[in-house]
Amino acid sequence: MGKIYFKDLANYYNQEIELQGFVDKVRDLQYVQFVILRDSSAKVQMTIEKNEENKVLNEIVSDLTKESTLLAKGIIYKQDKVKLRGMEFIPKTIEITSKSEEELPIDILDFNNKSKQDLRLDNRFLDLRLEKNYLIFKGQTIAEMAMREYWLRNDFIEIHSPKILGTASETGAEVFDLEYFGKKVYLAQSPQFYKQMAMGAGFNNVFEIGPVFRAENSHTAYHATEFTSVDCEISWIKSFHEVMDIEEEKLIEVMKKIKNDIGEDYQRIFKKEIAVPQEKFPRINFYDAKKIVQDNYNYVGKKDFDFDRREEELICIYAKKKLNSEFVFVTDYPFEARPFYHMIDPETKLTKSFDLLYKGIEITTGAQREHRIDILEKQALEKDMNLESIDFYLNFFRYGMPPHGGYGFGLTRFLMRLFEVDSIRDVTFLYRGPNRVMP
RNA sequence: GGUCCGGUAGUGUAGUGGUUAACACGCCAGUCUGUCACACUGGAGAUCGCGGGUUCAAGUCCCGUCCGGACCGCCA
Repeated sequence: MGKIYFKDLANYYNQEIELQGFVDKVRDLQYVQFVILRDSSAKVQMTIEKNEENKVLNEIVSDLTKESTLLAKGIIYKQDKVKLRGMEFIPKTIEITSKSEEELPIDILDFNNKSKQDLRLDNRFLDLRLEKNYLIFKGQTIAEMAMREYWLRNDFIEIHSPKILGTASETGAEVFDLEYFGKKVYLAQSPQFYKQMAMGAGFNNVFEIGPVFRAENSHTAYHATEFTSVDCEISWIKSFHEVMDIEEEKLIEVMKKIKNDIGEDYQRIFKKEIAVPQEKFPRINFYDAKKIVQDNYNYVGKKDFDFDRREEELICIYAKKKLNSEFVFVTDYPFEARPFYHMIDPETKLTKSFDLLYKGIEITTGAQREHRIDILEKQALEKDMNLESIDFYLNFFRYGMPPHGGYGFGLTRFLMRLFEVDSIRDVTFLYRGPNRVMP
């Protein structure tokens, strides 16, 4: 690609080059003009002296508006008196490739009067020009790449399951329905049934990174009606602890890769360190976790079979303080709180399941799946399900199905906690929620 | 879905019944010897979300409505 990224400019000192970027700032003084240019990688100062020779350039710069785009040809010099990276670009020609309107709908400088979230989302194309937002999506790219690398190395197959479904995929969440040639169909709330089908197909191990849709009228900072789910499913397991082993191993790798690739930028922009987990994540079973919260924080959750938000936060505070981990697995949930396909331990009567909590929020639900059709049917009936409507799914189990387990991982929730931003909206390219379907 | 809170120049806020609605940032113009969150001087810019009501008088009080946020529930 021909474009020279601003981060690489030091490689071109004293050479004649072509720059393209956004106008970040214009400082038009009496005898000299400074234009700060910006691309996704860095900023650089362009300097034009005001004189007869530069008359054309001076007029172009006088007329420049912030956030316009331009193409300039000239020479990049090392220049110690410039605080911005100790370099400056002296143009010979400037071409305004797109002129921005004078006043922006949001405060893109974001210096001390941050625009409201709703307005920023309305103008997301401008909001995303902020350096920190670019870094978030760079982090997302690295996270996905690191996961794919891990899976590829460990014999996983990538699948793309359908998002238009003839029946709801039953994770317990609500589904959207839509009109489909006169019939009612549903948007996938999870690839759950289909990644299990891949187990029945003998694919051994599969993963999918893709959109899921939840018709939950949830007004919180950590819910969306459409988000990116990372799913995987593993055959031939003997225990759901193997599923946790794999998630843990993969996540440590992801964190290392993120720290390695964007750790410096992260620290400069967010003023924090990325903490790479050094050892295994603590695993606490459900009832022990309940007791820990009661004993240590004198808090009793409102629900017997699940955690409320406060309990999730307190468990994470405990794990961080006492167990030195930002990640914590909670295991062995009661069947009441779990979908029908989670396997039940005949001794404890609890499910062979887990959640992964990260900095106070649930980012994963996983389990060993019930692969024996008679028990699966019995459990579905216990959850008041209509067996006919899931017959296509039950069919997967009728002709040989390996013991298997897997998990679903909320990519956006993970990113939200990784960057410690206030809202899932900040880590979603274009957020979709109960009250937002535009732009 | 429930509870609470908010909506005032382009942006963020102040304004708790009484002149011409204030401040900061941004914008425009001018001044300024190299700025770097440039500085200085001046200027434009608001039917105070919308509709109704109370009052001599409403940005301010009341009712309705629309939009948004936080927390809870549901979940990743």
